Amino acid sequence: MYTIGKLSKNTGVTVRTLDYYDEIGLLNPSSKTEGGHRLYSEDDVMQLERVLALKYMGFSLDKIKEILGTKALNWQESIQQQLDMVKREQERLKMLEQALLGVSYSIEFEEEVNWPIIYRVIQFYHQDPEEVFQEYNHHLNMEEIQKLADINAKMTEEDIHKWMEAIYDIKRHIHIDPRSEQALELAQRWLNQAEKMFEGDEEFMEDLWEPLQDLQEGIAFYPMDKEVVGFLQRVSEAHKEAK
Amino acid sequence: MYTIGKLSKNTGVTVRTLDYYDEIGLLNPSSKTEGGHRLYSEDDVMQLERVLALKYMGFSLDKIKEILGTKALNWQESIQQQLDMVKREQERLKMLEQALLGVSYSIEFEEEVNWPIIYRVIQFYHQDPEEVFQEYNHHLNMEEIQKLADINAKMTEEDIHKWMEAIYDIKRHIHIDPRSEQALELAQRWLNQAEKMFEGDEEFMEDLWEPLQDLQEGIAFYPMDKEVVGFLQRVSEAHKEAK
DNA sequence: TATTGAACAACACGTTACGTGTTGTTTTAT
DNA sequence: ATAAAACAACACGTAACGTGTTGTTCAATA
Repeated sequence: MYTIGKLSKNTGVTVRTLDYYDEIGLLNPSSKTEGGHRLYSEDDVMQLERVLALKYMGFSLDKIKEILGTKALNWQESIQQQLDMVKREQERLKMLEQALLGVSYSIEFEEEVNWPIIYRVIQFYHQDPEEVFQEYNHHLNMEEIQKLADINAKMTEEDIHKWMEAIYDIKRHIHIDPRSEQALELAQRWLNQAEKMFEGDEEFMEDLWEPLQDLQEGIAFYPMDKEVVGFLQRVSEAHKEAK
Repeated sequence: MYTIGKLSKNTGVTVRTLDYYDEIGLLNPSSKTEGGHRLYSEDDVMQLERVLALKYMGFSLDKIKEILGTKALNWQESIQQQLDMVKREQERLKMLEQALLGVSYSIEFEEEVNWPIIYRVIQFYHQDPEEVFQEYNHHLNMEEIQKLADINAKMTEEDIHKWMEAIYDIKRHIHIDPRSEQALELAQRWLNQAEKMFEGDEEFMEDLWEPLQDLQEGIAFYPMDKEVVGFLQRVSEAHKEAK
């Protein structure tokens, strides 16, 4: 038999927490002293360990009470629900991470807080992960949209950084002569990163080129916009002529 | 100028929320009617949008107030902090997911809730991701432990499932003749999955074999234990003799 | 202009899983 | 017997609102 203080020390759970579990009926001590002090049995300790395990698994105390209270219960169903929740939460965090990275890089490259861009990034990532690339559904079929989503998901932090760096560099020199060495170099940097992300799937890249030209306020491929697409086209044409 | 109701409809934010933001001084309307009804200007709308953007990024209302309240502020620092938080949370969720999968499969294969195993799984995943494989530091150097952690991180849901299935099958037939066809098959199934997970790095697998024999209550490579290791050794020896 | 319905302000209580602090009582060690 | 430690029971606080109530102001209609 443990007093509440001993139990607390043995398990690392605070007295207040045990107090609370007693209050909500999640873990009632199986006996008491004459003076009213709580005494916990070995069975109580086991019950507490079960509670802690389920708590770690992310269940609410209410749910835990339900799970431990019913005899023949649907463990698998509860666990599947938790798993689904965990997976959704992971997807949300991934989107959030990319949004934060986008904002971080936009500040880094633009050296100021560009609110319109933040709104667009947020708006973009606020959608369901599935819907994000639906804006291309006029130009691409479902399989291609899926491919696009996969590429996006596989982008590492470094990819995002380099991609944005290349595009911001182009934006800074948007009006230079497309036949110049520097213009060619900028376009090359962009192309290299694009090829890396698309794993050299040139056919797919060409399919994407057409919708990119209509790109208005879209934020997929952020921070690319019409201006950048135009620059790349000019450099490409100038390069062909030179040959 | 918008009334609180119009603003609510335009932005999708509930009136109660705007009420609350007014209360905590996060968004005070810039004017009021004679009767005391709140009127929001275009600037107020902008402020609200900023609040919503920062909220989506996961900042607390207190932090948002601080961020929007200071002029020359350390945006990058705040965002980096958020990013760190998001990354930690993602790691935690990943561990949680694996723990849930472990429990799910243990129920599936054992057809009952095995509390001791749940405790061990929880305990195992409760540690810092970095520490998880430190129990092998007597046998492996740091580089190898890192390799082990990488392999673990790369395991898909299917890998985990097959791994556990193979081991539970062995546990169910732990006492069969190691020279039998069935024993060989069981060992083969285990080996195939192990090779897949280790991407055929046989040298590393051999290095691991030694510490595995000491495996007591350890939960890395769960649900493998001494019994299973013993079975695999008996089959291996029987197979060698047969040749 | 009077009326009536909709919108609004201001307030209260509820939510989760406890942390922190208080007062009065019981237990334990001396 | 006494003092210190542990304890029970209670209250209030947390974050970001949801829900519901009462009394007031606005806007549209007769």
